[in-house]
Amino acid sequence: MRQSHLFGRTVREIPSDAQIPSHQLLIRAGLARQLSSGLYTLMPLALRSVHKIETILRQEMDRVGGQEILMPLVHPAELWEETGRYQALAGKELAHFTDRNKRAFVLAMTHEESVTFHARTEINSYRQLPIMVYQIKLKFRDEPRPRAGLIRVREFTMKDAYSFHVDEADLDRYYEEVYVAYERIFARAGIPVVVVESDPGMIGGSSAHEYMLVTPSGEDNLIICEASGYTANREIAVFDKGKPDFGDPQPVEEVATPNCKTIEEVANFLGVSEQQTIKAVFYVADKRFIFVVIRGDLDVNEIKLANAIKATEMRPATDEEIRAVGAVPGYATPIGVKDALIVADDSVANLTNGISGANKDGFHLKNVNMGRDFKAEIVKDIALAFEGAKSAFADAPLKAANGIEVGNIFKLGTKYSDSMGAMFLDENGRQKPLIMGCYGIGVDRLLASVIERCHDENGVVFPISVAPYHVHLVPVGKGDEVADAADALYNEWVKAGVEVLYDDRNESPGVKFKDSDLLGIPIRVTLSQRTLGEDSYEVKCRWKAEREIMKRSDFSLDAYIQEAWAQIDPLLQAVEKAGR
RNA sequence: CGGGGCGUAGCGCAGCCCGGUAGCGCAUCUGCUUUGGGAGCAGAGGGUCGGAGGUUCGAAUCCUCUCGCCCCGACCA
Repeated sequence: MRQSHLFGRTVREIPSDAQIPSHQLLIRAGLARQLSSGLYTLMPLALRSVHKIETILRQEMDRVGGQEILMPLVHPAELWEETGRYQALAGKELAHFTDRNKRAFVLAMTHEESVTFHARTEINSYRQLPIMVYQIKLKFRDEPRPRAGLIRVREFTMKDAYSFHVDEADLDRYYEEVYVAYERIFARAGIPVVVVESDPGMIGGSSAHEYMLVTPSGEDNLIICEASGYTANREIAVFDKGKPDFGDPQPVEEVATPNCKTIEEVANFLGVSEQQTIKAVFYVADKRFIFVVIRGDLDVNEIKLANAIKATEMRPATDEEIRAVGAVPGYATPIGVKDALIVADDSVANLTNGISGANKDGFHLKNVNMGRDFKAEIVKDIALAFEGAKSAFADAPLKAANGIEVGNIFKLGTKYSDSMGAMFLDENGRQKPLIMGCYGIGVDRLLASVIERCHDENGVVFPISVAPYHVHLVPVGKGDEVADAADALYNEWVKAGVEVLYDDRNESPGVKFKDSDLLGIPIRVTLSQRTLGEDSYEVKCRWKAEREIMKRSDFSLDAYIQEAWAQIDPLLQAVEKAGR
């Protein structure tokens, strides 16, 4: 490709809208352009990278027995009504419209419904199983808030895969295969990932993992125990809350605590640890009032809470709603409240002689003991893990980190096969629902993540596996001699099938070098009067600081390309070594 | 959806408070010079100041409404 005619130019100034490195570099390097909020055009160089990512995805999916298919973006609404997701999501993330005949359609935000639709007619017998199909396909999600360039957009390409099994055991076995395939995919794309346990969310199912690129600009919070290797999304992360000993249960006692509305104020006023206090938090979930109690030093994890009570919609309660059940905001206790679902974190169940409000302005109760003084309908871990909390799996503090979710895998079980009637006959002739798994990777997000990880102050530093081109040919200085030599070399390389971008622009050396660094193509070969005079090439590997001068007779482009590929070997070896 | 910020030339911005002929840098085009880290000189083109109302002799500037974009939160396979 001759750069003089490349569609998409570099920009010198950091775009004012772009906050994170990948977004800034995507714009500055001319890789992507915004059309509207959450809607981006991939320019020629970025599309080449995307195609390379897609090739890696196809190879790794094929390796675990996947079969590529392609399903429509537009689905009839009835399909999504079968699983209840039309009712739950239409008009929210799920964009919908009617055609000229007033028939309702949606823009698919994922493809569980459509793939299950096909599975129920194509799969009849256990003899066909397991089967995995995948596609690389556009999705549309009407995100409430697109952000961070290509990290969270509304329209995007996703590799989504769906597997079908005779039983849970086979799904478990296959899930492990995909788990490793995913590790290989990210290693081949040149980025290290942390795999975390995660909440299945709206996709549903019993178990899920997310592949995270750890980076400060990530929007997910991760909890990591380095000592045990435990990693989880903060949404579901567990930790050791300890069991502080406050003695045998004593009789409840009311004490005046004027102007003590917060846990900190109460603990200070009474001279006790925050661990001895009981925090009350109020929600309304699916029209039920939820009275949550948790130890005072802990915070509620709303995802865990919503899962514990199987809520589909949840919001904080208003003061009026709180008073309506007989509680007093700031001085609340579950003792004596009516018409509320009481949910207790297990930290409260393990607490003796706790301090709660008295449902009376200016008063608290001492020696509150769950079970004796009030009962909770649900007792579960609903606490939010935090940096420094004790690991549940080692005697070590937890660490927190941010990450970009670049991929996820789910054990769906029978959620979709049950609701949509996707059945097969087992070896005994019994009809059973298909056991399903699903596996997603956002292609454009992965490209952005590679850039987020692989860059320096001068621009992108593409791993060769996803670089738009392998080689950047950059003649500098004036004179027909240099231009002729560069033309000849370019033609020779093109003929040889080398992926080369040729900066044939009549620009000053400074501009060319700056742009070359910005684009981040792994190997730069510079020609100039100087190198011609010495019968040499100057080679600059983007991942190295130093330039090298090679005699033409010693120069081997293949050797440099091999060296570039070797850069991602450590990541691949780490996957092999994990040897799952 | 709540909170905040911003819309002026392709990009980055000033001008707005205090109304009076729309500016700067980069980019683009022409010419000459220059060619190893974002060149110099000379010239040129390019903007209904997001949109619609209103106030005013006069609005980029003041008022009202509206649209869009970004950030924080809610939300998020």
